[in-house]
Amino acid sequence: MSSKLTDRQQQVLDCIRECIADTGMAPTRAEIADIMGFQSKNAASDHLRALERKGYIRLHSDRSRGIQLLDNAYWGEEELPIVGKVAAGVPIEAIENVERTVPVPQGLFKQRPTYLLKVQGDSMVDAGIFDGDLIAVRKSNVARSGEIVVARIDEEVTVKTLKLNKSSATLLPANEAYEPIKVPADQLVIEGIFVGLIRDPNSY
Amino acid sequence: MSSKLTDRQQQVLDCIRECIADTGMAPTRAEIADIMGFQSKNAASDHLRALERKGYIRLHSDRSRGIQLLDNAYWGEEELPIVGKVAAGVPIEAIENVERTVPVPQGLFKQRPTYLLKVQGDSMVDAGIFDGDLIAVRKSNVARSGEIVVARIDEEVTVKTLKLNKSSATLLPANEAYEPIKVPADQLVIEGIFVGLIRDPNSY
DNA sequence: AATAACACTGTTCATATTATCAGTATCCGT
DNA sequence: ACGGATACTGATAATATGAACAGTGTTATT
Repeated sequence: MSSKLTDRQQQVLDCIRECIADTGMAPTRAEIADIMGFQSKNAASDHLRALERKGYIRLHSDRSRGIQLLDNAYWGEEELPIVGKVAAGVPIEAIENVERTVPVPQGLFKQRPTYLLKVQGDSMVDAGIFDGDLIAVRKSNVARSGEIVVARIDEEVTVKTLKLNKSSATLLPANEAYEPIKVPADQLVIEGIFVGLIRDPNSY
Repeated sequence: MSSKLTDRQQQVLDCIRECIADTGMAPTRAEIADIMGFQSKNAASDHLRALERKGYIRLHSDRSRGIQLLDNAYWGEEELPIVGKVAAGVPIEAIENVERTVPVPQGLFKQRPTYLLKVQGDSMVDAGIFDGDLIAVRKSNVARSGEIVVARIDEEVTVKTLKLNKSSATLLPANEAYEPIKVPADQLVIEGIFVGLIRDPNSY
């Protein structure tokens, strides 16, 4: 992964993002210096080099405004990975689980999702979550009672409504054909919280 | 609105869009000329001026790569209107019905939606369409049997599964509490076809 | 038949922008 | 206590890019 940014570098990165969001163009060194209050354009150059080295941007040499944002927070939309079958014992976002990626605009959902999970099975049909639906999941290892969560039990990943009672947790399906699952609070591994749903009836 | 583009101008506009989608940067005059096969940069300049005059782009003078795309089809995503309550006798997309707009990336759904409709009522819960969900609708006045459609009956807009038998049509709810609606084929007005669903559990 | 918009080629010039070199000072890990 | 990353100032050279001017045909419109 890309290494951590210093405060100043983060500010410069934010400044670039803002520029692109506002005008659709990346800023020049001079513009960055202006906005950040540098006296020298080279201060901006230095930061850009640092941002590139750390993997946040790509610099196209000799091209004006040749700053390309990488990875996340692109232009108000993000490429989110679609996770299908999750192999046992493997982190949910591991590459082998990713089927493809889809651009999802920021702000489509109130809470920002981390990845999309392709639902398998019909245990949540009564909550309107069907087999094949994509659910938008925000990564988190805690959740409040009543929230729909992505949880791992015995290395299996499932989507259920979480109910917390005093010392134990219950994972509640939304389908009469399934039984609630009671889990000791210390054995429950929450992977994320359900923050949105996308369904495409025409997706093969 | 902006006036119509010539074929060539449309090609140049497409070329700009592609550039931005690929690299995040607008192209220079020289790059456009290269891609389009012009011998002269000025050919590109001419087209850009035409595109600006017609309201498709904004040119920032004296700034390199200072081409800003305007209005629609920005960067692979479209602003789709969210339609809430639909007033009787009014076209579904009429301005007074639009609550707000949301950017939806092209390709999120197999079929491209025309607008989003905020679902009211629970007549389709068994199909996983809940009160408050946004359904993506592709405008169409025909539909095949079995598809979920947006239809108008007596000036009321509803979402139902369409069943066509010989000479009559039935609009099938997906909730036992509701009755199927039988409509003479000539009285049925189909507004559009359900092509996708977006749910945000945190939307106020 | 005249006029304007379209669709270019080709050249020159001004300036916008990047690249690079030479410094200074602070902070951090070893 | 040392090297390296951070965080800048300041100046100059090289080049990328936009703007302007002078042309040539073609097509659409009045």
